[in-house]
Amino acid sequence: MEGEQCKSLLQWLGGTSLFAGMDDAYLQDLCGIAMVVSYRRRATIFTAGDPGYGFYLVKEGRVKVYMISADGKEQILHILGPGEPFGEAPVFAGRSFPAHAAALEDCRLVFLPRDAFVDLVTRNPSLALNLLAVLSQRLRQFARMVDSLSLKEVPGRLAAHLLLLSRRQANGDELELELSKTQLASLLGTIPETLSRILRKLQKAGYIRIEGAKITIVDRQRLAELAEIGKF
Amino acid sequence: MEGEQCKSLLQWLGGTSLFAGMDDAYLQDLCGIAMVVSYRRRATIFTAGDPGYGFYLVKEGRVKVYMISADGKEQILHILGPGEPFGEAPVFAGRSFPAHAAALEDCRLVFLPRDAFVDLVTRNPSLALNLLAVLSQRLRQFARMVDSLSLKEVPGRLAAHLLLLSRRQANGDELELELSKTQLASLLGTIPETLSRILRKLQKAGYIRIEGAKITIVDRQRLAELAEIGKF
DNA sequence: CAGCCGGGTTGACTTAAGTCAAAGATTGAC
DNA sequence: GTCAATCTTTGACTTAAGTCAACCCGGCTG
Repeated sequence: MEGEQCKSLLQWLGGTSLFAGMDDAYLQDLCGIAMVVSYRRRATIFTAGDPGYGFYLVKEGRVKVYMISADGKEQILHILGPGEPFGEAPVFAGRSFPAHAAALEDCRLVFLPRDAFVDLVTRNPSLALNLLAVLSQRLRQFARMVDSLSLKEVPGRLAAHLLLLSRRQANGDELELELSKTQLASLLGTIPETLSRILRKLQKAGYIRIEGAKITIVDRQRLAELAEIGKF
Repeated sequence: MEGEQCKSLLQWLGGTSLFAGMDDAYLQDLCGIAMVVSYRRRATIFTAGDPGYGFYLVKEGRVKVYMISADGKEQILHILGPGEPFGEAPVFAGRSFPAHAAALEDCRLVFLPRDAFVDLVTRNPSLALNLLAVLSQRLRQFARMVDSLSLKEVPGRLAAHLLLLSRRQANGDELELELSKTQLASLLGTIPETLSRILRKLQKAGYIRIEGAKITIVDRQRLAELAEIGKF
C-alpha cells in the first residue's frame, strides 16, 4: 500500500465516524495495518462460528449481517453502508463471529486485523471512545429490534421502518425502499408473502401509496400511531 | 465515603470483570466518584427516555432491564446480577436510556457518574478494553435473542434457556428457575399462559420434569435438538 | 380466621402470520 | 431477444400463540 493510494485511504478513514478526530500519526499506523478487500454481490464475507481475526469497515457497497435458522430462514440483524464497521464483536469478546455477513452488492471493504487494532485502541483514548459510542449505538438498535419483534405486529414494524427511512432520506413523503422486498421482510422478521399482503393492506387503508420500490406516505400521523401502538 | 467503607468498595470494584486488572490508583479515583444507592424490590431505577447521567453496577440483588409496549406488555432484555453493569448506553451515545430498569429484589447498586467516568476511561486503556468486551458480549447476547425471537418458537426458546441455566448452575440435570414464571415468560417473549402450557407439554413429551421452580432435565439430547431447530 | 391479592393453571376461542402452491413480473445472461 | 432464475403477488389452508375468563392456591394482612 503506497503513496497516493495510501494517502486517500488515510483521508477516507479519517472521515469515518469511527476514526473521526484521530491524529494523523495514528491514522498513518492504521493505514499500515489496513487491507482493502473486495466482495461480489451475494458473496459470503464470514460465517457464524468463524474465528475473527479482525473486523471490517464498509468502503463501498452494502453488507448484511444475519442469522439463519435450522430450516434456512434468515433474519437480518443489520444493514451496513459506507463508513460503517461490522464484525467487531470477536475483536473484544468471544473470538468468533456470532452471525453471518454477506455482500448485498459488489463491495469494497477495509479489513483491520485484530492485534494491531487492539494495540492502537489502547494507545488512543479517542478511538476507544468512538468505538464505545458505535457499540452503544448498536445496542440501542438491538433493543429497539427486540422490542419491535416481541411487542409489535408486522404492520407496526413496517410502519416504524418506513418512518425511519423517511427521516433518513428527507424527501418529504416520498421514499425509496433501500432493500428488495424479500430482504426487507427478512429485516422485519417476517416473510415476503406477509410483507406483500401488509403493504397492500396499508395502501388500502390509506396509510401509504405503493409504486414498485417507491412508497409515498399518505397519512404520516396514522402511520406514526401504528408504529407506536404496533397493532393494525 | 471514608476509610474502611471506601476500602472495601475499592476491593469489590477491583473484583468486577469491568474493572479487573485496573491499577489501585485508578480504582481509588473510581471510589471517589462512586455512589452506593439502594432500591427496594419492584422499585423503578430508570425509565426509557430519562437522561442518563451515569451508569450502574449491581452490588447486591438483581435488576431487570425491559421494554414496555403501548398496551403494557413487557419484554425483558436482560437480567443483571452482582458485578454486572447496566445503563451504559447513554454514557457513550444518545444521552438517554433506551429501556426501563427495575429492581427484581431489594438491591444495592453502585452509581458511576458519566463525566468523571468518561474521563477515567480516556486515561485508562485497560478499562476501555474491558468495557468494549462487556459491550461486545452484550451485542452477542442480543444477536442470540433476536435470532431466537424471530426464528424459534416458544418451546425452542425455552429449551435454550433451560440448557443455558443448566450450564450456569452445574447441578447435573437438576436446575432451579431463577425467575418467577411470569418473569421468565417476559424474558422469552411470551406470556405466562403460554409458558405454562409449554412446560407441561415438554413434561408430557418426556423432555423435563417439573416440581414448582425446580426443573429436571430428563432428555438432554432431545432438549438440545429442540433448542437447535426451534420447533416442537 | 377470614379475606384478599399475586402468581400460576386451565379451557374455549380468536387471530396474526406462516405454509404451500401457482401464476405474474423482473432481471440478467447468453 | 429470449430463456432461465429470481422476486413478487395472490389465494386457500394451517397453526402457534395470544386473549379472555374462570379458578386455584399459598401467603399476608388486618
